[in-house]
Amino acid sequence: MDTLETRELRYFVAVAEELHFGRAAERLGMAQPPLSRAIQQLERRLGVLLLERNRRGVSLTAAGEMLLHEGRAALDATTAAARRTRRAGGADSPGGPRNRLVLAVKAGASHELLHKLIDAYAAEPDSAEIEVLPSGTCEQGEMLRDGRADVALMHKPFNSLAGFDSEELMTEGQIAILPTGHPLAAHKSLSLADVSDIPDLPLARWAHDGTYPPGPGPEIHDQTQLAQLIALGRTAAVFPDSARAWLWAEHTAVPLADAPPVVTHIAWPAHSRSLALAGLIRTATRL
Amino acid sequence: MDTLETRELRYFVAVAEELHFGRAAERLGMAQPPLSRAIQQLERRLGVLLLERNRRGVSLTAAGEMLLHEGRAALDATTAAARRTRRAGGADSPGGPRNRLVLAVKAGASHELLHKLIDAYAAEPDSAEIEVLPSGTCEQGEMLRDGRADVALMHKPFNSLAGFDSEELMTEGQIAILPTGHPLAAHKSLSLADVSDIPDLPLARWAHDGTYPPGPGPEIHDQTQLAQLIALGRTAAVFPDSARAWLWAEHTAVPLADAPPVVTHIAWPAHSRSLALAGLIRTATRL
DNA sequence: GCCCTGTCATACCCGGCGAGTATCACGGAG
DNA sequence: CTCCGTGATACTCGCCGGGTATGACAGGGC
Repeated sequence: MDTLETRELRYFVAVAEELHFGRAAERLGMAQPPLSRAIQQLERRLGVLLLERNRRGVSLTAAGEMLLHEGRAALDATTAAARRTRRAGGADSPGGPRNRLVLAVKAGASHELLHKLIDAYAAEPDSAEIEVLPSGTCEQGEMLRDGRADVALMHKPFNSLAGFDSEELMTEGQIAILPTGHPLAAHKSLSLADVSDIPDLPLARWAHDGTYPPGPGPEIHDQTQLAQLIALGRTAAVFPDSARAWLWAEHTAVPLADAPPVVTHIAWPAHSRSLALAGLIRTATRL
Repeated sequence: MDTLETRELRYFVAVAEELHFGRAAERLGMAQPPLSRAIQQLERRLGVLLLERNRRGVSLTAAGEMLLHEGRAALDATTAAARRTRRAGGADSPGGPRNRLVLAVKAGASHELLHKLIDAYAAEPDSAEIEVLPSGTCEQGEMLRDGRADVALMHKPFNSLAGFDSEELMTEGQIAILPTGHPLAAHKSLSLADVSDIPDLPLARWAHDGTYPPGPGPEIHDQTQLAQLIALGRTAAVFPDSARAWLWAEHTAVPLADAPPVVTHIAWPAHSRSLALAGLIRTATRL
């Protein structure tokens, strides 16, 4: 009567994302008619129009937009419950039901802090096993929400901490990484404006949720690729200070005076109530 | 295969809370055997033991504790999705699908700030209709989580802001409310220790989630009751400054020098993306 | 020792509903 | 006017969620 089933939410989210019953049904691995019926039933039960059926496709009503947002959150919470329960029961750990924490870290972020944290925590009594899960550029938040991770290292202002509890761990400046020998590389300090608009050295572009921001620079997927392109004098990049750790001889780092500082936080879902997590956070804040 | 249904979560949460299949089944309005089977199925699908079936009742395993916490969160998110969608579609508003915000306020909290906020917001262009929802002593958080409310006025350190976005609105001190004529009422200032242990004037006790904290003071349910008991010289109470607004002649307020300040925040679910909400927050921070 | 009680699990049956196939209604492009 | 492509409807079928009856088992009173 008033309780949504996750099946219904899955169906609706698929339709709302595809805006097309046929494609949504295909994605869900089912036929189109039962999907249509299910959505109609959902609309009847909620007493609300979710989709505007025009000729040539469908569009979301205001209520539909709301259910898309809230439904995604609910689905995330549900899969998170399943994942964390499996993990707590040791269903996926070969060495028995050992206590385990999954830590999401941006792939290619500073290893120094991470090493210190893991070593210090391992030295604690009763410490859990830590699995480090490399994450895409900005998806640590998703991973915490859908239960793939229990805790994450996040970097303000790139990651949003909204909805999580967090503790500040470290603040650092940002640098421009230029090809050694480039005229600008001789400077002691630069501004963002200096490097954002170099005609012969357009800034590289990373994929943000599957799509690239517009601009003249090359599209890159990983750090090695980027390092190579910089070394070849084809591009430049802006990184936090700690990126100095992986620079090559062909790279030169120049501090950016006016770039916003990058603050590394340790973050976790606000409702977490795990002893192992509490221990890790305690260790982290003492570093 | 790996997607929990809301029904399963409801069932498990009921059993985990009752720790008794029969009572849980009764609460769910069903017979006990199908409930037993559903839980077994759930355990098989997760590949994890959730309950320890001892003689004489059941107890939770570590995985069971995890699923209880996470499952409650997921259920809250699901019912929140349903409630907010209905509201966005105008299913419950008689005057058509008008844009509406539900604001949770602790019953009996300062009306002054609330009035200013509502008036200022109503004067904004394109403002939504605001429904003020009085909440129990500390349940604003629950209301935001399960969708009964969209936004709340919360009071640190009484409410936990964990998991919400918030903006600070006001800070005030705390006062002791004593019967006029009581010896302590003559003081210009008191400390917490002074009022927490008066032999003839034990502090009143409010219900916290259905149960009362231990102590000698009277158990009270609402503010009128409390006001009466203070006026009769039977008890005393500690409140934020703004409580002065409802004092009687028989009450005397004395500032508490060492009581922690009370900070009023406006708080909302971190993932909210509503224009009406954004407008209300903007108005609130400008007060 | 006995039986009674309270607990959760098992056996078996039934009905509803979720899902499939076939088809319709309708609008746009040619 | 016909042919697509869209979502909606009609009808059937089989699974599974739920009910009742009963079993297995451990404690407690006598």
